[in-house]
Amino acid sequence: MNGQFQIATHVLTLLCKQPGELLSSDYVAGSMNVNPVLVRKEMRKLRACGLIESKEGKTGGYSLALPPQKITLADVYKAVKLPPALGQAKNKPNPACPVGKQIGAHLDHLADDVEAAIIKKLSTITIFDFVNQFD
Amino acid sequence: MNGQFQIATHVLTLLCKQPGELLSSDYVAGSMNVNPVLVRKEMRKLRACGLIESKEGKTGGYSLALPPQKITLADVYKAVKLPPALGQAKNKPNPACPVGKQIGAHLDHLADDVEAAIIKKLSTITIFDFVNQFD
DNA sequence: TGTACTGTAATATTTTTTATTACAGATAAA
DNA sequence: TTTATCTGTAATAAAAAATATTACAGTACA
Repeated sequence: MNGQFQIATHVLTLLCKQPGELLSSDYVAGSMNVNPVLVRKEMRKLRACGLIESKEGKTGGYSLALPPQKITLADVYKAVKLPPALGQAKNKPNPACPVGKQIGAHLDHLADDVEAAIIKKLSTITIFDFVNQFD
Repeated sequence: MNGQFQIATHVLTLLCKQPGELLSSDYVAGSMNVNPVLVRKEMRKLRACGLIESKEGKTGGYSLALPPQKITLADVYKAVKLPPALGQAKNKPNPACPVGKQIGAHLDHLADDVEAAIIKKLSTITIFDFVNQFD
């Protein structure tokens, strides 16, 4: 559960709690003690995936692009994970070793399976569900 | 899928393929182009969890402490994850914000759920299974 | 007694993450 | 139309984490 996912989820939570309002990156960053530029970077990914919308200029900011019941945490996870999303193993095993030669592929396959399990779990929880846990 | 898990799995694979032999950290490290001290560090964790045994002195090295059918990748995952294993979120949200005040706990809970999903998946695969994928 | 290991600490290097600074472009309002 | 306040983005710096290196004590064997 890395920092990027935390930022994205935090922002979506705020947007969900204040529907209709445009929230600025400064406001949001202040709410989580993080740098505004990082917030804008994560927002770019969320927007690329169609989860949020943004408006530039004075009175600009961010808002949800979908009802919170339609956004799952799996969507968020996949959005912030871009752009790698393909080929994550920088293996450097000894190719002269029969195990070393093959293990990279097997570990990659395993990583894919684990990734799928994570996404399956996260796909059962929407932002709406998540926010409803709050008092 | 971090480097520590990779090292641990790689070593266990080698141990499984060469039963009865004691493998040295130097040999193993050479097989995966990694520093021998890192290998010894991971081995300490695996031994603490009873997955391997080690022997010091000349002709020393590492061997499996259990039949490979009894070691799951979940065991490995949990072993290398020590010692944190408790309280992973270094949250620094603004406590003056009602969302910031609570989100840390909710994200921690979520992280626990995801962790459980990962372990569930990995517990279905033994080292024996993993090694059997190799030619 | 010398050799070849593990165990471990201390330190350095590399990589990754996060923060900062800077500024162009957009939009609204004075 | 000018000024203020945003987003978007790049470039750079600082901090944190992962990995590598060096060093050496302790152990076991031949």
